[in-house]
Amino acid sequence: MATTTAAQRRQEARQEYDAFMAACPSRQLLDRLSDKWVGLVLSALADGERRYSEVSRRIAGVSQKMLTQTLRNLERDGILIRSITPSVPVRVGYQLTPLGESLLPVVQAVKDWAEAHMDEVDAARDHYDEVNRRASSHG
Amino acid sequence: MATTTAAQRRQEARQEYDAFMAACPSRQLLDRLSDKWVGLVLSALADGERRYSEVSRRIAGVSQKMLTQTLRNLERDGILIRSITPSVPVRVGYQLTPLGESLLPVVQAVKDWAEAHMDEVDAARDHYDEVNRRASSHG
DNA sequence: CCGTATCCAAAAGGATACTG
DNA sequence: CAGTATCCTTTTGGATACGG
Repeated sequence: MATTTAAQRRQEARQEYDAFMAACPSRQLLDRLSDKWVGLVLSALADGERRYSEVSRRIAGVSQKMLTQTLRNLERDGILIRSITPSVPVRVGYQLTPLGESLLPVVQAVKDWAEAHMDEVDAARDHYDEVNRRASSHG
Repeated sequence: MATTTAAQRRQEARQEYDAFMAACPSRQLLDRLSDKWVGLVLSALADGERRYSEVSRRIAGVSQKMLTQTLRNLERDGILIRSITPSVPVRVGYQLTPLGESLLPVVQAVKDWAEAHMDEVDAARDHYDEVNRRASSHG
């Protein structure tokens, strides 16, 4: 039947693409690494095991929900280990696995690049905004 | 006046924190780098200047809106240059700046880590899901 | 060819209340 | 202490139509 519309065909093509992209190894992990709090959690655990409340205080601005979610995702990915001491009150510690530690220098490299080039980026933004502001009001 | 509620005070504290966080150099750039399409755009331009349509075809799944938005942000940050040839039809090319090229190895490092450790992460996920599935149905 | 503008759906993320 | 569950706002991103 020729009842497939152009929109339907485009939709199908997009789904095939999505399946391809979902199968792409680096994309899956890049998505996880860009999870907003992952970098900070990794940094918080760089020096060894920390309790939930310690991580929470170190990162400060993170909500309970997002911190737990991030920690669970990283645990699931084998980046960190969650260990529960069944005392009262219960004590929960998080520490990086060897896999997590291997990721640390990569995250650090991104952070280092950011800190090293922040001035350049700021200058570029100011310049861009200036030029753009003039262009908007030039008549 | 003592009409400030606990919620209000918490809100103010949060805003102070946000201002502090917003001022943190690495966070601003980490946010930009995690913009979903940034990595792919950078890779697409790794070999030199490309036209808009070339980049679009290389990345495939990206919508016109997101591609343009990503390119504009990166241009604003001084990561790439946009050059317009006023022919008919107009021809627009994008190429990395030296700053953008300095970022390339960092992005590549993340991608390399992802590809190198994808198997471990997959195995960890399977294990986690397996254990979790059992825990859910153990009684 | 290379966009911009608008509308709308989905996902991310915070606030709050409650639990073992 | 260390969460879970729910509600609600904000953000993100795709579809579509239109402009230079």
